[in-house]
Amino acid sequence: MDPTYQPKAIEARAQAHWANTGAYQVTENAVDRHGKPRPKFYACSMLPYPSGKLHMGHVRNYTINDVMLRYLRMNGYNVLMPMGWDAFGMPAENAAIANNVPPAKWTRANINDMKSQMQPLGLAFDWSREIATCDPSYYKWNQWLFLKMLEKGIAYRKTQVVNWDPVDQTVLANEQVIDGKGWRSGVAVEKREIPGYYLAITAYAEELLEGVKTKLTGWPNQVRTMQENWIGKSVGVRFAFPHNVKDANGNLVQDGKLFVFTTRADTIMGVTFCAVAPEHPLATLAAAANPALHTFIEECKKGGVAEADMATMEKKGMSTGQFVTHPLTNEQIPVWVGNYVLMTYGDGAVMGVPAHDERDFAFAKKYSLVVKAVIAPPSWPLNRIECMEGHSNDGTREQTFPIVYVSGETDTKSMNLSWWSWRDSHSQLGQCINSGAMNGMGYEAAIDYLAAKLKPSGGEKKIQYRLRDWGISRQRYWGTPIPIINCDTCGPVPVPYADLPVILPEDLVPDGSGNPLKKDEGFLNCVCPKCGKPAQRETDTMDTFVDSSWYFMRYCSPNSNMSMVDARNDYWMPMDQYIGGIEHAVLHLLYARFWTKVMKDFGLIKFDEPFTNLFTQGMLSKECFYRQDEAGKKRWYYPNEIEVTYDDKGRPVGAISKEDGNPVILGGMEKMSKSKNKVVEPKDIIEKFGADTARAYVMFAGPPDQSAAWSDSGAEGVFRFLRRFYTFGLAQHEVVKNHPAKIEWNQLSRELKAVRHTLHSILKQATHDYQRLQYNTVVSAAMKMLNALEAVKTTADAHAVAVTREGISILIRMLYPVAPHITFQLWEELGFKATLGEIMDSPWPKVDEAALVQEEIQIMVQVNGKLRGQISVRSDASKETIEALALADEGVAKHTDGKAIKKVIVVPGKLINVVV
RNA sequence: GCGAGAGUGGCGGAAUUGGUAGACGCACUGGAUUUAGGUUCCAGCGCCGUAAGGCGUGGGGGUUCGAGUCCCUUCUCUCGCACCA
Repeated sequence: MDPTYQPKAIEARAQAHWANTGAYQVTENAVDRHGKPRPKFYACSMLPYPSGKLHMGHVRNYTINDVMLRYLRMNGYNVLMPMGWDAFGMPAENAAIANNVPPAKWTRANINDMKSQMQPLGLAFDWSREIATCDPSYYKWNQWLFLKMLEKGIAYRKTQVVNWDPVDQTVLANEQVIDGKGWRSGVAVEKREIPGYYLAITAYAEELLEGVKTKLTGWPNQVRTMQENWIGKSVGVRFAFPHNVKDANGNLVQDGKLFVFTTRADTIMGVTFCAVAPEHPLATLAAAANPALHTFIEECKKGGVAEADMATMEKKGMSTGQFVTHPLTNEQIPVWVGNYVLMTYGDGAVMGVPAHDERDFAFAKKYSLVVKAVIAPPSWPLNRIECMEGHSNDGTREQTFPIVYVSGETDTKSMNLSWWSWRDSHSQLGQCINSGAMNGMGYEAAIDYLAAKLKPSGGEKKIQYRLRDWGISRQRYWGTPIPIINCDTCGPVPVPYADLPVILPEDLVPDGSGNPLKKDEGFLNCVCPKCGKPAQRETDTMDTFVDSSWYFMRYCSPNSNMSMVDARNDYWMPMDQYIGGIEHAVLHLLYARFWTKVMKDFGLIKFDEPFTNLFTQGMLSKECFYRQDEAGKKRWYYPNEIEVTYDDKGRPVGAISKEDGNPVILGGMEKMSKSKNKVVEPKDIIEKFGADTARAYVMFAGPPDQSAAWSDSGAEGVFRFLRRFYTFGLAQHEVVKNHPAKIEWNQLSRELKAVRHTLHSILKQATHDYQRLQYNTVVSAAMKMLNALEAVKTTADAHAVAVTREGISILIRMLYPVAPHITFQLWEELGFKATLGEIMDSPWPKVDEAALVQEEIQIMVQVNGKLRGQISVRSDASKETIEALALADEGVAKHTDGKAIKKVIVVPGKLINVVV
């Protein structure tokens, strides 16, 4: 065997062995050495988009997954780790436009490319379960479940407001609208209403929320909170303001009621106006007779529908001239159109309470509307609360507002609170004042009171969600065809189940203007299943989030032709560990949960939460260098173009370009991105150091759930360690083979006992860290162990040989999940395979608790909490002995001299603290 | 603005959960081997100080015999959501 570490040869050999033995193919009936069933564990990484380029983020993700699999497998688990491709989506269409290649061809080539880049990493994927979501055998079941949902009313059709590019004749996603213009055409985007299919995820809102709160204890809190906020449940009252608004023909609007939703029923007596969304029917009605209002509304509708854009907009409004009746006071309340009112939330109308809502106040201030205070602090005596007009000057004009105070109070400073300091009533709820029968009521009581009081006119206590139904129609070619046939006579008709899948033609090349399916006669033309007349297929395709909502179940039932999933799914699911990026915290993970609940309701599966544990890995960043020109434009440099200079303490003081010798700015750590020349290519690292180094370094760089920095010299350090490990291992060849048969560990010398103590405490720590997925400290544990073993002189005696042999057998197995190839080689080379079997299924080393017990221990001595000395005592020494020894220590004596000892605290086995 | 998380050497980061702060690695410094460079090996390496010693986990306060860890307060950064009534 080559005595120098040659990762390429070692890795090729190990990988060939695993491939030839089908080592990664798992089944549902795996048993252990004793014939007992192994417990299952399903660990899965989020499926990648086949961009064609494998980057270090993928490497980190899959290595975490792989390390977990290998560790658990040694611990007796039957572990599944599959891989697949999120193969539909826009990048393929963009590439098609750019290169004139059909998306299918581009996508499939990329899959092969990426697969070949993954291969040298030695990842234990069970490729027999591979999925590409663009395969008809997969998306057939998207269509099938969609039809089922349609039957049950979970899927439905309605019109939606979208960003429409009038030149490209296509719908744009929010992120494709830049400054209100289409990203390709550069033409102003229109808001347009077009029909599409929706999934009623809101029907599952409560269940999804309940699951987040009570079931998903294995998820990071951050993600749980994000989902909770996304669902956005609020409890309040929905009620109506009756009105006598007339339509264009002068007729009263039928059933004249303006419905609003409020969580602050306690402020209803403070209503001084109502505001409706620009798209609201009342606004449309008023605009018909009011050109100025019409213009204003059109202005509001312009621009993207992105909520982020709306948020930064100034609050603007215009009166409709209409009035509604306050349901409690019968006062006439003016109706305004407000650009800050969302048509998509509640009824698209709000009651305006400027005294107790910041937005309403800003609006009222701008348009000089009345402000009326109706809430006071709960501790105030109700019968003495009074209100007066106050004034403020905002620089442009005078504004009046109410001041609430307690009459007869001498300390006016503390009690004379204005409405403004009381505005944040969400966190500090108060009591109703100036509210007639509601006076003294709190927030909760007011909701119940109002709901009951307004019941005759349609008022009710209501739970409102922020979550909206999931629109899945995309006016795109490269996606799952929606299995609908549009018939002039019958309307939209579902494709019969027997005709599934509706196959997407794969030879079309989009040109950027519209959906090429619309021009493909072969796809388009068909016969209506209902009336038999000629009809046309729906050309919209499904959102790609549909594809990723259940792929992890299909892995469990590969090649299931007759059903979406089969019994094998019940064995593996729910998934024990899901691993992926935080960027999917809301959408993907929420849709997948929803999809799972639907499948459960259809009786296809037995569980209702798909992912028991979720792990979100952090980003990889890299040190970067740049130079800035006069215009402020940055030029980024590759690390190998730069020479960094240091002071004599190793602090970087500057950097120069090798090219021209002039200084370059050290840019600190930034997320790896192509635009900043900070991309590290996995294949370059593997080429240079081998896969084991790439894997071990990516694990070593930092805690897997936090962002970590890539450093070339750091990777080199890991390579040095592996090389040392290999050289050391091979050098033990004879030693390990000729080990003594039986050793009584308690007969060892003091020094060797200390070595075993070190080995087993490191093993204990590493085992603990494997369990909590802290792989960075696992690697450092391996480094420590090698350091400890190298310090042992092995040639001397049989005991030293035995300890070394034990140590190396532990070290090889401990490092195996992280660096499987080098350990595979050494395991065999040193003859462990013969006694303990293949490393992959060899037993995880056991911590020898006896080795952790020490006869003599070190005790720290503190005086007043400061470390002053160290003593060595027998582990069974009494408290008194320790105390006496500690006080006799000269370092301690120096600090206790001449002072009275108040107290002595002894922490057994650790330290003693003398208080003087 | 709301929500979540994080601040520890020149750097990445440890600290078995209230008990030796800085493990392991990188960078740097000195030495040995070799010498053209690199590799490898040994030693040093938080800050101030010649030393004794003192100071140190973003700042301030508190609880405790003892705080990186717990509580209060404040600052900074990252991420997410963002007119949700």
